[in-house]
Amino acid sequence: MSPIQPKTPPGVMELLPRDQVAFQRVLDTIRRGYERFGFLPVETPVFELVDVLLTKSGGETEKQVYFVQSTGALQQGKKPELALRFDLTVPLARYVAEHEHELAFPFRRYQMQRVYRGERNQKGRFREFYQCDIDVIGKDSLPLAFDAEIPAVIHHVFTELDVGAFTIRINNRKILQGLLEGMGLGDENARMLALREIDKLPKIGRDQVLANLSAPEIGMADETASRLLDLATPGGDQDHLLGRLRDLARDGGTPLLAEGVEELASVVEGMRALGVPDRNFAIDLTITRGLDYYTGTVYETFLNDYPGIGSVCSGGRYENLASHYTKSRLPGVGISIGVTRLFYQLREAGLIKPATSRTVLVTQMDEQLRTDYYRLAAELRAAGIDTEIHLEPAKIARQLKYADRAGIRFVLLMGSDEAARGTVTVKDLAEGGQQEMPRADLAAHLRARLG
RNA sequence: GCGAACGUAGCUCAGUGGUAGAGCGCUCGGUUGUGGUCCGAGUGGUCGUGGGUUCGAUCCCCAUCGUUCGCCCCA
Repeated sequence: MSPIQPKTPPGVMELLPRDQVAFQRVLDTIRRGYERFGFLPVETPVFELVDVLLTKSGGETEKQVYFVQSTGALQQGKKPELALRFDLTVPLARYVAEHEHELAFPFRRYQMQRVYRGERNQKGRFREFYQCDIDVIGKDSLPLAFDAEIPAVIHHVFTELDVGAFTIRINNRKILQGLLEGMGLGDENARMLALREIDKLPKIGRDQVLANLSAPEIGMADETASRLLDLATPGGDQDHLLGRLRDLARDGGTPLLAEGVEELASVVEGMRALGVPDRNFAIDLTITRGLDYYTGTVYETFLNDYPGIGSVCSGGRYENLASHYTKSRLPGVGISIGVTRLFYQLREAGLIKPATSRTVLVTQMDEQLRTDYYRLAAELRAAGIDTEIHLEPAKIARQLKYADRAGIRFVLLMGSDEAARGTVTVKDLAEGGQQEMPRADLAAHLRARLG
């Protein structure tokens, strides 16, 4: 009887402790950033009632939903009542609608939890992954200033994450919608399809997009499509692009176009005032976001040095978050960081390395001194230093090997020699050196070395 | 849901129609209180599973399962 093959289900990211610590630090950094801007924590259950979760049925997302069913109900052939959430926005809508009268608006919440999608395996795709969301929900209305604040938070967080240069690409859906409208694309569905094609521009290239736009389902004239792509191609001076858009809006543009351009200009102005430098954002009309519920501002963030990772953070403005659950009008704006993908790819790229533990290891060099080791550890813990004792007596080489594997950097050695002198030897496994010092100085020394 | 590639040691992979190899890892050792590095020894696989062709299959054929990559969509 051979044991069952131990293995993780496909599409999950399971980490060894040292990587888990590194991941935890990424989460901590994001959390601190969100809190710095006054967002409040919310957690919701991993599953929701099916009726609540699948409100806008028929979408792509529904095909990827995991249903939750008890065995008893399953045996009775009942339909599942519960399903795992596939994002944090739908649960947020339910949450806000449910607790509407107990919340302070505009409601600023952050939420960092796992979501589930039954995806086909692919690079950088997970079936279970973390999303770190922030959203601001207004009651009846929500000023555009919030659209400017979101990228400011993202700028703060990604700067703190220290993952190299990044660009927050920003757009307003009304602009392309307005342009398409002005170009005679009246059909709502055709406009949706056109937006989706334009979104693919960086990926499949101009020629392919042109071809797709002139295909029968969309039916744009080549020349019109070409003019559109000229505008949409990213790069160049932001203010210049805004100027061109303004001209277009004034010279016979539709009201929707004018509205989009003014909104975008206002958001850009706000972002700059909030301290987002020009090098960290770019107006990019190809950013449209597939999700239909975005109505105005949309964002996608990319790491300049790792374009292959794709968007690591995206979101936008939606006019009415919870229309399925309440009659109240609740507009919002928000963004989501896909940390699982981000972490996984950064680790692959070598930008994130297994973390070194902050724990100090007290070795047992001499079993006679056991109680001294225990007391030493207690002293250090009282002084605020994470301390572990190698409780299992073993040869010192083995104890050091253990520390090395566990990613512990500092090891304390105290044999009969040190004990007699009232000193402790601090060995640095990373640097290789060691230093003997009075026991009284130990805590301060370690604190300094650990940063 | 559609399309493609790949399944050989714990990992990364070589290999041949005649019942298998490397590197890394892992364990132990290189005596007194020093990990990683270095040196030495050891440990390793019904060649994914089932069937077919063959005197004989890890290799050829079919199926199946699994993994990975792309499309759709998305963090």
